[in-house]
Amino acid sequence: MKRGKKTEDAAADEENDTGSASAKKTKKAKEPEAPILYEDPPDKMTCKDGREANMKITSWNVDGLRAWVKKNGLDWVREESPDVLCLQETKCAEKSLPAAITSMPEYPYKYWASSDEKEGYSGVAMLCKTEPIKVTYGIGKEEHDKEGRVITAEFPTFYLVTTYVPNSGRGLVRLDYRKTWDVDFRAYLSELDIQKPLVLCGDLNVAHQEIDLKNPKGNKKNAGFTSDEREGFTQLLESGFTDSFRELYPEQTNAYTFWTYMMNSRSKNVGWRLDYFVLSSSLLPGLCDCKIRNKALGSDHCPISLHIAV
Amino acid sequence: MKRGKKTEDAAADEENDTGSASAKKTKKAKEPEAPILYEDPPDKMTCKDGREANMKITSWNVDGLRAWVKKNGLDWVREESPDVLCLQETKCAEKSLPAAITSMPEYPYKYWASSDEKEGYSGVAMLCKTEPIKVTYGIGKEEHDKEGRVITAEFPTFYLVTTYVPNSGRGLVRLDYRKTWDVDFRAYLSELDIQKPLVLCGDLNVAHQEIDLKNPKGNKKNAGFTSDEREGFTQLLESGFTDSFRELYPEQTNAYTFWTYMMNSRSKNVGWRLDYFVLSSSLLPGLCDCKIRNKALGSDHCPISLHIAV
DNA sequence: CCTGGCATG
DNA sequence: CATGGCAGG
Repeated sequence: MKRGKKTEDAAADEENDTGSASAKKTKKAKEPEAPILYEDPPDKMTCKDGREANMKITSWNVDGLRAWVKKNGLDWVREESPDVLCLQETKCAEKSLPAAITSMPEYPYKYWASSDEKEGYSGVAMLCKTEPIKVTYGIGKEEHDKEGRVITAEFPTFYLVTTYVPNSGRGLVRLDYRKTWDVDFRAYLSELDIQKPLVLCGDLNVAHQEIDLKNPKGNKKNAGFTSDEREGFTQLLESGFTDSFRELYPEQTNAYTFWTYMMNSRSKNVGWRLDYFVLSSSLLPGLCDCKIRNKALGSDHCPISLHIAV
Repeated sequence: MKRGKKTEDAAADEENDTGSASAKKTKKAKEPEAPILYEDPPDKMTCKDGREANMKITSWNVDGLRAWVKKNGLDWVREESPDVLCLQETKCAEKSLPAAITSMPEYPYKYWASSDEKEGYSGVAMLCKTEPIKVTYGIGKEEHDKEGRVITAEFPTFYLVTTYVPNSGRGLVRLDYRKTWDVDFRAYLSELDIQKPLVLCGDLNVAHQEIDLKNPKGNKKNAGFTSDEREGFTQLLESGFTDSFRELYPEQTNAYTFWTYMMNSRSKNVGWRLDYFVLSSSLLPGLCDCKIRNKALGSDHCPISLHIAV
């Protein structure tokens, strides 16, 4: 029992756009009134070598599958109608999945991974129109495979890997773990790549270069834009993989896939490009297009779609 | 990471209407389709001795003041316009109170009690149009005064005590504590009553007799209708106090002030009378009316109002 | 079935 | 400022 006065807590993070810790209070000017939007161009269904795309893959960090279903995320999916739908941050044990998604006839082959320990944390899913040859969970390393972060599906001509990469956390409390993850995940992908080329998609929880987020200056010490995480992604690409969006649109600014719910970031397009399609180099000739579907609502991330001939 | 099938958890508590544990699966027939409602009769503003009511007091367990404010509970209060408004289960530290209530000009004298330890738990409030002579918190016993459960206001001719009595909990885990509370609280009221007569109001967390809840049979082992709690209330009345509603309407059935949110209890009027105005016997001649405002929404309890000449 | 907190992002 | 889980009712 106590007596006090009015609140005035929050309002600490002003010029910070992840929701991460350590706000920098140094910037003076506000964001411009008119947001600089990225207009996703019309889909290109033909690749350089002239082949037509025969596969469409969509990846979406749904930030809670149950809430996302309630916000009609599945209507968008039906409209987009990809051959494979990869979801991250489902935050849902398999027994609690909404019937609206488990009973979806368009995707008879559904695969779910969720956190062993923490309920409602992490979790990824893959829904397929055609049945993969084989599906596996995790990357084969005990320490990384308890949080439902990776599903790998083998298709006739490629592997499809979807992942929700561990966030380094506020105050970078989990950056050390992330660095271990990056090393081991890269090793896992390189191993796979020896067998068949692969498509990696999902929330990689890193904006690679300054062009990949609105406020690079203010975020160098924040989760998702530390030099450790950025170098981790660089090393991945140096292992023989390509960031398909940046390959196609090397100069495109203001193209983001994530906006924190805080501070009306999305309406101002103060965002980050955290979601990717990363391809084995040998798949590059078949790359048709990589789309950022930033009009789709229902999460703090938007979906991305890949058109490819495989 | 695990794989399973569809959910079928809940649906355990069927014929239980507190949300308490130990559901009895024995009843066969369902509740009638047409709910038996209690129609609160028109207010009686004149008491037996012919005096006009000069005081109106309203008591409401709001089940979270912030949510209740958002659901426009204050609009109802402005309409009812009591001289004193007593609230229980505010679940809100004083520093987090909505401005809509702290700045309410109709009630310049506002008193708040909240839990010392558990944030967002328990808590009562008293809002007055006229300033009380003195206001105190708790009952003067350390062990009971940490959860913000009692405010006592001294007025010229009476004390007004509002309380949120400890719930005995699912599985009656806190029944022993409750019994201690009942003894000590009764002693506190008896002490006060020596000085001046008193009005006690609030959520007493007990349905006194079978008439005071829809399903007496099924709830004898549940919090709010155990013999211990019922006898505690009987002993309070035997200490020289009167349940004003039952005094006025001794045979009135289906008159409840609480309905669990579960199982659509309110629409079926499967409820409990847990909220009371209890009066020192010497105030009985001034008792005009005790109203159950069961049309007011915004909580799992409804407000009750007392008209009295003091 | 609701509340308010909490951890997490 | 969202999510989902939790204790409490």
